[in-house]
Amino acid sequence: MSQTLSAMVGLRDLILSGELLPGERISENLVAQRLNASRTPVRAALMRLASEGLLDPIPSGGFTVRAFTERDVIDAGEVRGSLEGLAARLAAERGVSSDTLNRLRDAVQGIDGLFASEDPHFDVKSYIAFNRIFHDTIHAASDSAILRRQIDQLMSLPFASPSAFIEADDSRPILRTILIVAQEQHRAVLEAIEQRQSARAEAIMREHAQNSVRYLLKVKGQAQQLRLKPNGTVIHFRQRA
Amino acid sequence: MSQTLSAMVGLRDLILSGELLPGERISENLVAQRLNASRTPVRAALMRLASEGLLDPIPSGGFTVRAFTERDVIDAGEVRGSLEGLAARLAAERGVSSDTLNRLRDAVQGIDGLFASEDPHFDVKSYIAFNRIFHDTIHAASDSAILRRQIDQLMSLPFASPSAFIEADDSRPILRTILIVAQEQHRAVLEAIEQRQSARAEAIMREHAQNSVRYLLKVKGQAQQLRLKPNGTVIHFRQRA
DNA sequence: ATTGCACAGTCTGTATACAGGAGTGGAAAT
DNA sequence: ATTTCCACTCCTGTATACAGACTGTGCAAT
Repeated sequence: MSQTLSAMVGLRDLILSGELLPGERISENLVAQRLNASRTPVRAALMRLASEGLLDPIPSGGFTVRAFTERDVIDAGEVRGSLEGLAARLAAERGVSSDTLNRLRDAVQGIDGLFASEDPHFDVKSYIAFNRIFHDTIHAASDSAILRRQIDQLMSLPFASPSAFIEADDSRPILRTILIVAQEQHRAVLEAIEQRQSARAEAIMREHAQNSVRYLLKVKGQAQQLRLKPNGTVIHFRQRA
Repeated sequence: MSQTLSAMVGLRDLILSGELLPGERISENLVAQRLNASRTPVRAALMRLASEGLLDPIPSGGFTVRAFTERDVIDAGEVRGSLEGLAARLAAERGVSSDTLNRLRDAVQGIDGLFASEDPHFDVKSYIAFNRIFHDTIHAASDSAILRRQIDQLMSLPFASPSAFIEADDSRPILRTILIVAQEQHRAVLEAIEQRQSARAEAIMREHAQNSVRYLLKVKGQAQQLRLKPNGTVIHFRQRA
């Protein structure tokens, strides 16, 4: 792998694991030592993470880790709803290939399979995989490079992905209910796209995106930090300004 | 100014003026010579322009100038409609300061002033300025850092800004009609925000964004290139895939 | 004529050296 | 004690050297 790429994942880990705290200036030298790289690829990684929105540039030079507020999580949900809603609408308006329809049906059926038994310990990993396929397929089905870029940009934020809320907390009984509702929305979006009901596709997709945020915030509760992944990935929140 | 900044504007000029053609690989050395800089700041500029979407990374290394299709222009209009619509809705839902309202009213009144006389040779430059203030103020009024980032990202594309279509062709008689309609939409959006009619604000703003695209495409006609600025700025289109 | 291969030129990615500037801490003066 | 000024250190931005990879050309073989 290129030094720049590995510096990117290394830096992201340092940030998401909380070893680099929000607000403090990031020293290129320290990071370079820490990751066994020279400053050049580290600089490249810093610039890319800044363009992703994970870092804030300091006017006088350098970067700090960006702090996110609860408001940012809500807003990301709104934006995701708008963009994914647009993707679903465009897919419905422009029409999709039978290949695309099949991929969507497979994803929906895959999730149905997970919920076939009443067992509350369903396969969360598989749900995330199927869910990802469903959403990615719709993004692609919009057939819009511009839109896909915007969505990718947004999803690079650790709390903006369609599955972020699942990774945050997988206490099964509640989660199962939530996901069954979500799955019903998947089915409705698929049907709307099949029948070229673009407004319906957009509206449901928008609602679908915001549901996850609502759950994510419920999970978050009063905590100052949001633990996003089993391995300890953490997002630090600051109080609202 | 920093070398990186001036390399960015220099590179953007080289691209938009058509001296670097879409598809061809950009040589860091040539650009560095051309701009009297070393490769390091040129590389930084290349990376930033790539993150803006103006350049395409080549898998084997380096970048090419990105070619845009007519479809991209349409899609940018859809995305802009969604994002600015969301901004208007959030502004209406969350409420705006009287300071913000005043800025919006000033912008609208400013444009009214331009159309006060029947003279078809109204002040296009001023219109663009007022229009920009109006839109920027609404983006800020959404009070959402996440959304503003997304909008800024989109607007960095040369054909996605609210005034792109004006700069493309300012044949006055038609333009005047178009802009009077646009101004009526400004007024309606302002009123909707004042009265916290969020759905109305969103819908009108969305339509407003797409109107400009429609006009831009009409101007474009059959041409292979789209001249975006009086100084010769050009966007190259390729045939749809 | 076409295809495959080898070689050379060029380019990118990386490392490192250097200079200017920003931030910090301490000391001195009020 | 507080504030201001100065000096020092660290850091970023930039230039440049170097190595490996890739591309394109030309020649040879089929």
